[in-house]
Amino acid sequence: MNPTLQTLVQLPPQTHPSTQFPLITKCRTLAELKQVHAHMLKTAQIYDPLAAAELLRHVSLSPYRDLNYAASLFRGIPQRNCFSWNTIIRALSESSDHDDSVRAIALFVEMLCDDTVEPNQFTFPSVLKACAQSGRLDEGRQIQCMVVKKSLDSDEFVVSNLVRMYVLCRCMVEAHKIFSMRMVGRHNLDAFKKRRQEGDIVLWNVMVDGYVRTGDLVSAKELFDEMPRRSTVSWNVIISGYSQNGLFKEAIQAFQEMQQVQDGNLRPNFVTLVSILPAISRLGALELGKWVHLYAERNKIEINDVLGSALVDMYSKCGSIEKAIQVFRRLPRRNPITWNSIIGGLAMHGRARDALDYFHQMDKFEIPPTSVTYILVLTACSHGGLVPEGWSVFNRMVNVAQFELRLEHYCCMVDLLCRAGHLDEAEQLMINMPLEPDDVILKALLAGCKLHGNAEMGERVAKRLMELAPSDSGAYVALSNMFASAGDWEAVSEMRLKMKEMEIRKDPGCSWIEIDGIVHEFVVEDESHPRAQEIYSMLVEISDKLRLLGYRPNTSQVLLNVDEDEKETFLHYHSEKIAVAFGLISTGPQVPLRVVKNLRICEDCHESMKLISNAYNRRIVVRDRKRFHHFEAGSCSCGDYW
DNA sequence: GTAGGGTTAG
Repeated sequence: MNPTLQTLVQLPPQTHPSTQFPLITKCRTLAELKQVHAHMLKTAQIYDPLAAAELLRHVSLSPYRDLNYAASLFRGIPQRNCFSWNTIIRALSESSDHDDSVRAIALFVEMLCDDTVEPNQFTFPSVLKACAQSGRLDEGRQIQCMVVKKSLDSDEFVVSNLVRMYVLCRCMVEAHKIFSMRMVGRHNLDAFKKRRQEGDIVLWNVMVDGYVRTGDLVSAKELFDEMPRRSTVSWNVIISGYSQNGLFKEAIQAFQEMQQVQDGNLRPNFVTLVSILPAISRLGALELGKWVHLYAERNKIEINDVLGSALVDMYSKCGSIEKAIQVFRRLPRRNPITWNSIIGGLAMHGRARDALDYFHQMDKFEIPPTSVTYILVLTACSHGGLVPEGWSVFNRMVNVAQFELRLEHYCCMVDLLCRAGHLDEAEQLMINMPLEPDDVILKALLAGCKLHGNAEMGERVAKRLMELAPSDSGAYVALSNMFASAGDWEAVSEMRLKMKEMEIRKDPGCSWIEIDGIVHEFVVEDESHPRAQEIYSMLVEISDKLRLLGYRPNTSQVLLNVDEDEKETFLHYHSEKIAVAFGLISTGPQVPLRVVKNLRICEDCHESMKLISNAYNRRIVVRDRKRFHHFEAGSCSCGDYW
């Protein structure tokens, strides 16, 4: 026995009036608990069911728990009481490991066979949670029968876990049935019911979360609006629901609404921030992102690896890669996802060498790269034109790390080779890979054909893409593009007709810019903005100014059989140009403009942005679908390789 | 004893 423990054993029990087992509660490590375990075996204290249960509770549920040790300890308890059964089942059901959930259910079945104990209101929440996490719907249904037989179907903890079980098994109809049955009695407001209603907030949260999980945000919002009371968790559920289902503006709106609510207890917490940041990132709303960062610091919300990863990602996606690096460096702890965030950020900003450098640093910190890390590093190589480096990463992944290659990895390699002009090698890699090509990889190849003017391969790939994804605009656009460059307008109109017949439309281009914390969105030829008139005069001014600087519109990407003047008009009203024009009239001189676009920037806009940055002496940062372009003094950070 | 979270190929 070590000295610390010696002192513990000698402590007189009366110094710990609050607990019966001072020896156990004083332990601060698993090793100490193990020694107490040994001590209890030696002194036969393990035969005391209460002492044994208390030891089990600490081994299973304390921060230094060890589930395997807990399970074996449980097996060695001579007289297991209901408390120890509940403890071990709860510990296993709280683990994120699927196998632990299955073990929890198996133990519950064993418990049913033990004549000396009966499952109670503390057992069912845990075992239902285990069913939910392992998707055991049949077992869950049987347990529901037991719950009803035991009249535990009025216990709020049991009910919310029952509903959660159905929710996670994607049975919203059954979940709703239980929910509405409980809500029937909700209006009888005696004291007991009132207390129950307060507790029911969890049940409401579970239901809203259920609709969020099935992607039914309309029902989720309806239920959310009907809630008698909302906690921070309720808001978190709806905010992360919007955020994870791509409804970023709605997420931010809900976040801002949350702060309007007059309730001193309702404040954004750690999870709120982690949930809202991806929406901020996607919209590139830097000012709001900075506000969230400051909020965390001022409110003592710990910036750990999880929140840190979200912040690093936010700063990168909002254009401040330097700030992202700064946050990353200051983090007390970094996990593989944190590293992925920074590597992805560097990749987006075209800093391929730095991305590779960070990737190699992971080895030094003994952080194992994940499958996603390889996707990000290969993307970095692809955008930086680093072919040999890309191959080396790819080979390390296969031969050294022995990762299973996913389509995403092949796609990055194909993209890398295509951009660098190795079209045949890229096609061979795709043909020889052990996976079936999908639309994304074909589109990478197609983009390469377009970039390097290989019409023969392009046509072949486009046709295959059409078979694979007949409702995708990509192949049609690419093919008509190729016909257009060849001047074959008949074929072009044929393609357009076909698209019309099949109701295929190109994704509309859309750009947005944040001015004073408000995100302004523009689509092609957008005239809906309140300041549309001023914006359009600005566009004319820009156009005149650029012409004097020698700008000639690049109409090669306009796939319409119209004359050159009309083609130029189309180019003028690309959404990113409108956003920049609006930025120029809404901000003071020298304020950098940050524009986010949903598609990739076109060549003409890219060229125009370079000239605008020069003519108006402005830094312009454009984030397109894939990466950043920092325009300054007439040139772009991507070195025209994108 | 109940609810909520970060990175991902064109």
